[in-house]
Formats: sequence, C-alpha cells, structure tokens
Amino acid sequence: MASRVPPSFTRFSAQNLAILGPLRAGLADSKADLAKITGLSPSTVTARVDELIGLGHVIEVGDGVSRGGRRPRRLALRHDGGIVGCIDLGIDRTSIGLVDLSGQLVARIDIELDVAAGPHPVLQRVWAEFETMLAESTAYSQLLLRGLSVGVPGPVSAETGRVIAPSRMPGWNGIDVAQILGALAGVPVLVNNDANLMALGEYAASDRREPDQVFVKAGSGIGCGIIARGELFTGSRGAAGDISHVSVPGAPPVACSCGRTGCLDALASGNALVRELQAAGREVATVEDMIALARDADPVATRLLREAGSMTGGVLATIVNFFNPDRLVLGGVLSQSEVFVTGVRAMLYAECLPLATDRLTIATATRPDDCGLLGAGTVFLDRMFSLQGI
Amino acid sequence: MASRVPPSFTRFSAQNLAILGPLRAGLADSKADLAKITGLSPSTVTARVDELIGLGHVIEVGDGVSRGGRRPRRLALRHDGGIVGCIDLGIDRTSIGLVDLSGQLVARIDIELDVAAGPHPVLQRVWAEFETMLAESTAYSQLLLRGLSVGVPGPVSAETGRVIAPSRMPGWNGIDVAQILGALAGVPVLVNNDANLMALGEYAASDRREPDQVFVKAGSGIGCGIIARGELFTGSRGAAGDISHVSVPGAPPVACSCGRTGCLDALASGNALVRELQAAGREVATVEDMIALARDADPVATRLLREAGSMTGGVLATIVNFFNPDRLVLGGVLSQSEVFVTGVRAMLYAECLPLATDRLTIATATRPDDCGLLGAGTVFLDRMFSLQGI
DNA sequence: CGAGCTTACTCCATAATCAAACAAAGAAAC
DNA sequence: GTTTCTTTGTTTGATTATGGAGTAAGCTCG
Repeated sequence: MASRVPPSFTRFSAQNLAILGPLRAGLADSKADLAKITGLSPSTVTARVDELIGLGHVIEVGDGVSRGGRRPRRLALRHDGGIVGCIDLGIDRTSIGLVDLSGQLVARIDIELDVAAGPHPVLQRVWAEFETMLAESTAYSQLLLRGLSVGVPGPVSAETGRVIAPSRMPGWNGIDVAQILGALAGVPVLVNNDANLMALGEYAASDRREPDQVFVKAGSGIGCGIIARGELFTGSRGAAGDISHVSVPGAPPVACSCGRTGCLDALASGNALVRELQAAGREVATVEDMIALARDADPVATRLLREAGSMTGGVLATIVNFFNPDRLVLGGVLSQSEVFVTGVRAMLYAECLPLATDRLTIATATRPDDCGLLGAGTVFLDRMFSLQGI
Repeated sequence: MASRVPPSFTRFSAQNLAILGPLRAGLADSKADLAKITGLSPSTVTARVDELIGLGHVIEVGDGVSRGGRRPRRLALRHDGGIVGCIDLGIDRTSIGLVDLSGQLVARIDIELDVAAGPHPVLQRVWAEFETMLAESTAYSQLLLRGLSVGVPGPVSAETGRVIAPSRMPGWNGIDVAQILGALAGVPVLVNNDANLMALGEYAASDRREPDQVFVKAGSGIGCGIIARGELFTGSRGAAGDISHVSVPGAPPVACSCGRTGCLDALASGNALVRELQAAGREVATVEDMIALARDADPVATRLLREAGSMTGGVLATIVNFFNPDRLVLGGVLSQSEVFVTGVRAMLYAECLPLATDRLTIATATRPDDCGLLGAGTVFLDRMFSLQGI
C-alpha cells in the first residue's frame, strides 16, 4: 500500500465538501455526475476536483463505461489517506476494528473484557489491544491514524461527551472516555452511545436508506438509536432513544435497577431472560445459550423469548405510532432468535394503526456483528468530511 | 396602508434567503448584524440588501441606537407585501385568520361548522366566510393574497397532501383540500394536520425556542406535533405524532372507533370524558362544560380529568424517554384544566428517568387559541421564504 | 466507415463575492 | 473641545464561480 500519506486534513471548504459528499456516498464517480448532483457548474467541478487531486484526497481510477458518448474518467476517494480506530465497548466483550476512509471495516478483533473493572484499566487494555492489532495489520499500519471512535453501553452527554448515569457500567458515571483515550493515543476521540452507533452503522451498511429509521439493540440490555431525516437524532441531551426504563403495558411489577418496577430492561432484556430461565432450572450462562435452547424447542426458553418479543413490540408500538419510521431494524443477540422477532412483529401489527405500519419494514440488522464498528467509523468520517472537521 | 403591491415572489436566491432569514426571525436589523450572522462579507450584504430594497421586499426604517459608534440604519421586511389566509378546521368549529408577512395574526373569526357536512359544503362555506372577513379587514383587503394554509383534524399525506384515514372526519378520506380550495380561491393552498400546525405555531410564538419539542393537543380528540432540530417532523408518510390510538398501559378495554380497545383517544379525549360524565348523570354538553364543572369541584369531573391526565402522561412517558424533548407543551381545551395538567406532570415525573426529565420543561401553550392559525401562517411563510418557494 | 448524435470535459468572458482600505458618525477620554 | 476609539457602512481592485461555447471521445445506424 501507499506509504506516502496525504497531508493532514484541516478543514474542507463548502464546495470541496459538496464534491466529497457524493464521492463518499457512491452517488457519483465522474465530473459529469458530480455537476448533476451538486448543481455546481461543470467548470467549478473541474476546478474543485483538480484541487482535491492535488491535495491527495481524490484520484482518477481509469475510464468508466460509456453511456452512449465519451466515456467518463472515474474518480474515487483515496482510501489510503488514513485509518480510523473503532471500538465497540460492551459489558463483558469489546470489539476493536479498523475502518478505512471509504467506511469499509478492514480489520477487527474481539476481546473478553469486563467493563466493571473501571474506566482506566479497561481503556488501557483496549488501547494496548488496538496498538497490537494495528501493528499486525501490515496493510494499514503505515497509514495515518486519524482518530478513534468509541461506542459505550450507556448514555453519553451530547454537550460534554461524558458518560452519564450508566446503569450497567459501575464506576463510569461522569467519565470522559475521549479524554482518557486521547491521552493514551494522542489522536482525536469521539464517544457515542453504542445503540446510536449501531443505528448509524446499519443505515450506512444497508441498501435501504429510508430517512427515518429506528434501530433496536436487544442484547443483554436494551437500547435504541434513532435516524431522523437521514441523520442520527440524539436530542440536545444526548440520551434520546433510551427505552430501557419504559414501563411495559400490563406487565408484572418486576424490580428494576433504576428503582422502579416493570421496566422493559428488567423484563425483556437478555440478562433478565437468562435469570428467569435459570430460576426455571435450566443450565444457561449466556443469552446465546438461551437462544440455542429455544432453537432446540425448549418450551420455557421459547415462551420467554416470545413474551420478551411481545413486550418489546408493545413498547415499540407507541414509538412507531409517534415517530412513524419507514424502517424498524432489530439488532443485538436477541434479534438472532426467530421467536423473539416474531413476537415483536405480531405485537407491532396488532397494536399499531395501519397508517403507521403500511409502509413500515421490520427487518433484522444487515450486518449484526459489525454495525457497531461501522457506525463508529461513520460518525468519525461524517465529522471529518464536514465543515466542522475533526 | 400601502396600496402599491410589491412584485410577485417567484424564487429567492440562496443568498437573498440568507439575508431574509435573519430579518424574518428578528435576529438582525442592520447590515452589520446581517454580515455577522450570515458570514457574508459586508460588501455582499450591501449588494443583496440593495437588491431586496429595489424589489420591494425590504425597507429602511430610520436609524437605530448607537452601540458606541456610528448608528445603524435599521432594516425591516415589508409586511405589506401580501397576506396569507389561515384556516384551522375543527370538528365542529373552524377558525379563520389573516397573517401578514411578518407572521403576525392580524384578523380572526370563529364560526360554527360541522365538518361531517362533507368536504365541498364545508370548504365552500369556509371560503365564503374568508372572503367576507378579508373584505371587511380594510387595512389588509388591498394586499395581495399570497395563498391559504389549512389545518385539518386528521392525518395528511406528506406526498399527496390528501387527507388519509381521518377517524373523525366522515366523508373526507382521500380528499384533496388544496385542490378544492385552490379552485375556489385561485391561489396556492397548503394543507397540514392541525396538531402539527399548533406545534409549529407554539414554537414560533414562544420565546423558548428549544429545538426539540413535543406539542400535545388535548381537545375533543388527542393529537400531537413534533418539532425536531427546530423543524416540523412529520415522517415520510406525514402521520408522525398520531398518538390517538396508542394503547394506554393498564387501562380498561373501552372500545374505540378504530376497532381496537384501550386507545388513548377512547379513554382520555375530551369527547370520551364528556360521554363518561354524562353516563354518571351530569348535565354536560361540551368539554368546556366539563372543565367548568371540575373548577366548581365536582368530584366525578375532577376525577375523570385527573385520570385522563395520568393516562396521557403515561403514554407521553414512553415518548419522552424515547424522543428526549427539551420542552413538552400542552394545548387544546383540556390544557385549560389544572387537574388535567397536574395529572400529566405527575405521571411523567413518576414514569420517566431523571435523565429524560431533568432538562424537560412541561408547559401549557403560550397562545392556546391562536397557535393553530399562527402555525398555518408559519408553514406558509417558511415555504415562501425558502429555496422551494410557493 | 463516416455522418450525426450523445456524453464528458475544458476554456474563457462575464458576473458575483471577498478582503481590505476608506469614509461617516457617534461615544469616550482627556 | 479636541483626540482617539468604536461601530457602521461603502468603495475598490483581486479572487472566485458561472454559464455557454467549444473540444474530445466515444456510440449508432444507414
């Protein structure tokens, strides 16, 4: 791979971004296309593209196929202009990956890591593992590390970037992950909630770019990310999408860690189901075990998953009526269970107005394992290729 | 008032809009301010403002006060450049108003009108009443009627502008209000859901311009409008915010017009409460009667209003957790009842995470009677002063 | 195989925009 | 009452973007 690294990004002008945007999204790959899409004049496109080529951000990649006239000279982003480190911090498992400037995931590892060990030990371990992975990825280790993008399993303040009131991350309240990791890595760090990143990753990875989507991460916990008008919606506080502690209609008053009873997280999360299954005498340790059991037609596991689907669907029904998304995506481990997904579907169609569901697609994640890392990469690249810059 | 009408709007250039936007919003009233806010150079601002003055859209209105140097020459939009007719169609009462180009409501009348009489009779009556009102408003009848903006008490398709599946407007399904009224009036007509318009009107009228707001119209029916990132959010279908037929957690299975049971509209709407109160032997005809009864400490009316508040609050709790608005505004007739509002508040604070409510303001509408008409005006003017144009 | 058509791209005179110097008008300091 | 500083607004080359004309390079069909 190219060892000559293009100059560091500072900021792009609005017009350069108008060129880079369609190139990045794959909506255009020639000057003519760019002129059509951006509305800029052909001469301006030529001038801007030449500048971007000179700066080393864009390259010509040979000729395209003719559409009845002169064939276009195809343009592309240089994806060797750097690399972004992506980290999806989980409760007991963390994924680490590399995303190139085109948004492709080009390397990943998974490590066992208990988030309860506390911010500093966890983040030091994560950084050490990342450095090892980067050094071993010979194709990419020469490239400039542009920064890190991290997903955490708890709310992240939109203003300060700190973790706030994370019910499942003891010792992390008020922690500034960007500052700690930034000190270790010496590069810019972005931090977001994991479900938000998964929503964005799914949106970027799938063909179905519906502008209004809801992504539900049903794993050991339950989270949710919102795409509104094609952009991540977090609310001014940064906590939008947090449905863990919504009361489930008509459910038993099971005590929740938040101090109330009947919360979705206490009733339908993977952790809650495993506990119930253990109470019923089954030998299960993880959510995956439980799903395997249900696949083997265990009646209790199957019933619990179906009920969890119903309860999740009941909460989502209100949200679908209210928000009217075009697409609802189920991700997380529980989405691997057909019974759970069926439960969600059945409840949604039963509880929603036809008006709200007749255009609604209910799907499972296109790349369930990767969407967290892909979303982390997307957030970073979108910011890098924006007026704001990194 | 000026009888010379400025030339018809066609489209504004992006830069002219950059000038008009801050002037319209009251964020700037001099060339220096405009340069600061828009980021355009002072010379460009001068050129654009001169052009807009020449076109008759902007005027100089004397000198401002010095802030330590030369005093500014104050600029303003010409609000005599036309007038917009606003119509808030209700189930049995319709408001008709005039909004000038600055967004001020300058005239209004209310008429008794049963929407069930059907589209053509209703819209003909509305247009006749509007013409009478306009002719009698001598200060404005000379001005150019730019168009009409209508709110209807049912879902409106975002794509076709037609009324779709309106549960409370028999005979209106699939009706193109814009086409019917446009044929009568000969001017452009915009149609939107009434709760959406009220949300926008409240947003425009209040000082608290929080970017993420939810407006709940609790009247004879229950509707809801969403402001996300400072803009009306309707979803691609146009029906976002429709919470009438959300199931109320733990409520009795009262039959609803939608064919299901336990819907919010069947339990907590003004109509539902009046029916229940009548069943309890009270002599009430309207929602206003019921509120008056509760003010006189009638125990049944008070209990019903409080329960309705709780049920509405229970549904809104899920929405607040999910959407995380900065502001929740209660409008419609029921918001005039302190008991109802208290019920909503109590349930919301009981059911929501502190994270979701610690920044949340729960308020009643600033101008409860006018926000529908104001919102209709806002929608029209925002569209007129956009690249899209009318 | 070439005339005519289509598509892709470039050149150039015109128009728009900008930064910077300048002018106007007032406030504050001495 | 003069000097100096601030703020507002205009004028002036220099820079930048634009749209249309022109060029390049393919297709298609008689």
